[in-house]
Amino acid sequence: MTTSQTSPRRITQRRIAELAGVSQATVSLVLNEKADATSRIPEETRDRVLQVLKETGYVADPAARRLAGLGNKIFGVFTYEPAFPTASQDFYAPLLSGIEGTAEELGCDLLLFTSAPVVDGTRRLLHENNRLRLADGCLLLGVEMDPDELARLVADGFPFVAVGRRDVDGVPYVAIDYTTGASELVGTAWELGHRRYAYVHVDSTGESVVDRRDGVIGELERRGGPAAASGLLAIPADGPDGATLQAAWQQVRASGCTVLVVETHETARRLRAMAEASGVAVPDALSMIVLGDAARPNGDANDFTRLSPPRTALASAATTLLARMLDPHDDVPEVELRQTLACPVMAGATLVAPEDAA
Amino acid sequence: MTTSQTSPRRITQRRIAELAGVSQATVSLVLNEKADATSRIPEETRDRVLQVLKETGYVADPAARRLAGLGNKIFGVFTYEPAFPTASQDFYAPLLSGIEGTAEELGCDLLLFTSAPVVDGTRRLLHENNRLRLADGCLLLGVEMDPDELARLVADGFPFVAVGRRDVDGVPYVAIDYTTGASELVGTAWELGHRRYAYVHVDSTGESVVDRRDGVIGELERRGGPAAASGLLAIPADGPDGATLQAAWQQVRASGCTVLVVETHETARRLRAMAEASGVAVPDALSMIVLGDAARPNGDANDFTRLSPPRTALASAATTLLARMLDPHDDVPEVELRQTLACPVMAGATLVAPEDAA
DNA sequence: ACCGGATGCTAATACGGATTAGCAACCCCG
DNA sequence: CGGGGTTGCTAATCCGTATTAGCATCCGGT
Repeated sequence: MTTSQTSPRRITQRRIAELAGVSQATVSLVLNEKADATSRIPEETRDRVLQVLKETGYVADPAARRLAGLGNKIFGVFTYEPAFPTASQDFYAPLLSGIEGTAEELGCDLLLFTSAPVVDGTRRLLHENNRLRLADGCLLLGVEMDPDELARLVADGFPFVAVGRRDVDGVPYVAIDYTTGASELVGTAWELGHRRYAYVHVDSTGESVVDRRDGVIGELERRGGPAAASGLLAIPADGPDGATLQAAWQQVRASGCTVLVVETHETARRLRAMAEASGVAVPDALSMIVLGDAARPNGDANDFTRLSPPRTALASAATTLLARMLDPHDDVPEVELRQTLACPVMAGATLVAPEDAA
Repeated sequence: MTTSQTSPRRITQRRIAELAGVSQATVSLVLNEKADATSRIPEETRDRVLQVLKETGYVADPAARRLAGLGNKIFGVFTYEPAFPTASQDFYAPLLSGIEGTAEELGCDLLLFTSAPVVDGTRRLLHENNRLRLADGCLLLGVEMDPDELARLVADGFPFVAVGRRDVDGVPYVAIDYTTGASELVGTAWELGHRRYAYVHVDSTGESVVDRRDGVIGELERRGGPAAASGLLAIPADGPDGATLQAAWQQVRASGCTVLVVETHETARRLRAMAEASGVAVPDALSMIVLGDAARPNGDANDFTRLSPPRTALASAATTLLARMLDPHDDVPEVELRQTLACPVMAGATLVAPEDAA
């Protein structure tokens, strides 16, 4: 794929120089407002050059600028999960929204690495001929990221920020404090009298998933000792497989739990439907707690008692952090390279005291 | 903003050349598999170079490749309306989805021109220091586009495709045949006996808007002569301004029309609510026709009789066309530079024969 | 032994812009 | 009138890659 730039003569600094009767270097100096002691350009010359620049509508070639060692205000965006079998679309939408909004404010363009090939079920950023270096820095999204790739980026000194906590040395990130949020929710349930919990969770080693699990289990152990956490029923349920979810629901029902903890809104919605279909009223017979929010605020009324992770703000903060890392005038202190945002709890209507409460 | 690439020594072809004991040119030749008569590289040398390439994990600098005149498989994406006050988000989501999916298949990256400044209410692609030239070609989205900018792009010979019909010479586009779709809908209504129409339309000169209007008015004139079209009540209603829409509804009601033609799903939803609130049953007392689809397939049940523009397919086709234009082996015939997709009609449940039908 | 042609590679240059060293002209001062 | 400083600019080089011209070397043929 070659550029079919057959246009007779692209406008370059050299061309501008010819028209203005100066050298290419002078044009560059005028463009970059270099008024060092070494290179002073008198008003007259400067105006003449500016005049020609205006007439021709000159625009610098970003590739050349980049090659010459300048930044070009482009942030790369990479998503580890393939973003467009529409399934994950709802997941990424608020993140991309936050990134785009902030990039617009910063006057940056975004380079989406849609070309990354899928290997072993996850996409590879560092494939041959990746266009990473075209960007000044990069934002990484995804539930799970390849630690080797992260380490390589760190080693190469390539500026990037992960959206979500990452357990790899030297990786800058902005995260959501799921642990505390999950703890709060479980703690509230405990205080209402709930003692028997079922927990339908996503089977993933992604840091955010682990954080939520830690929050749930940690809080139960704190409240009731190790025994309480054993009242916990862990059921992997990682997708929209109807049969799997039905089986999970049967287990939940058989467990005699009074409250059901679920990872995602979508799964919660379906489990609630199964519960109602089985004649189990929510929340009267069974309370429900959801550790995530609905993808869309509107949609079907979302009255789950739940966490509401600030995902747009998360992505926005990551973008801002990356911009700061790239700003040579801003020496970002080490501690700010790892940020954590609080995860608010939404009261909802699916958590009430258990029927058999003391 | 400079690149803080202080990494000791980036891996370049020159470095590879040193390690393999050959010249930089040889490395380039091996990389690009040039086996011309002029430059033959024996197996042995080639293997040695490939070995070093593999060991070092060399990746070509895309900026340098670009500067040297190669394409780099990057498609620019530009939206004329600011995409992220979330309002237009629903509008762009299916389009971006189509673009992303196709780009992924093609192995292309996407450069989102989020940095474009807003001037006079619309964004400018060709601002100073735009990064357009970094892309091989560009996709343009938006209800209204600046004809001057389009003409400039054509004149410069920059490869691009507009998503939606454009009335500017030499502009390649992929469009949706709104005119025929709107005609069909209005024709169906006519055959059911409707003679008095109200038409609440967006006040815009965007080609797609004009096409829909032409379809509605054209069909009425064909069916009932110029007189029929005078039975048409045009009411500008360009936004979510509640008062304006209320006024529009009052006019609609006073007009004694039997069928209401509306541009967008969102407006239709609100007008239906106003109708029901006024005791006017839809569709029994008032039929409704909508010239667009809901942003999200799910959401509130969408049973409007309506057009369902294939927007994802539209964007996908535009992306494919751009790829073909950039392929030097593919000499796209002139006629294929302007494509039109059919716009299917969804039967829905809001169009019935008028109460006073003969 | 010498010539023509292939083989295997490299030197040189282009791409467009940023930057630095430094040239030429002028001015001021002694 | 000559030396040192300033002013106004330019030539040259670099960034990393692609591409072309062409230099050695060897081989086969006569």
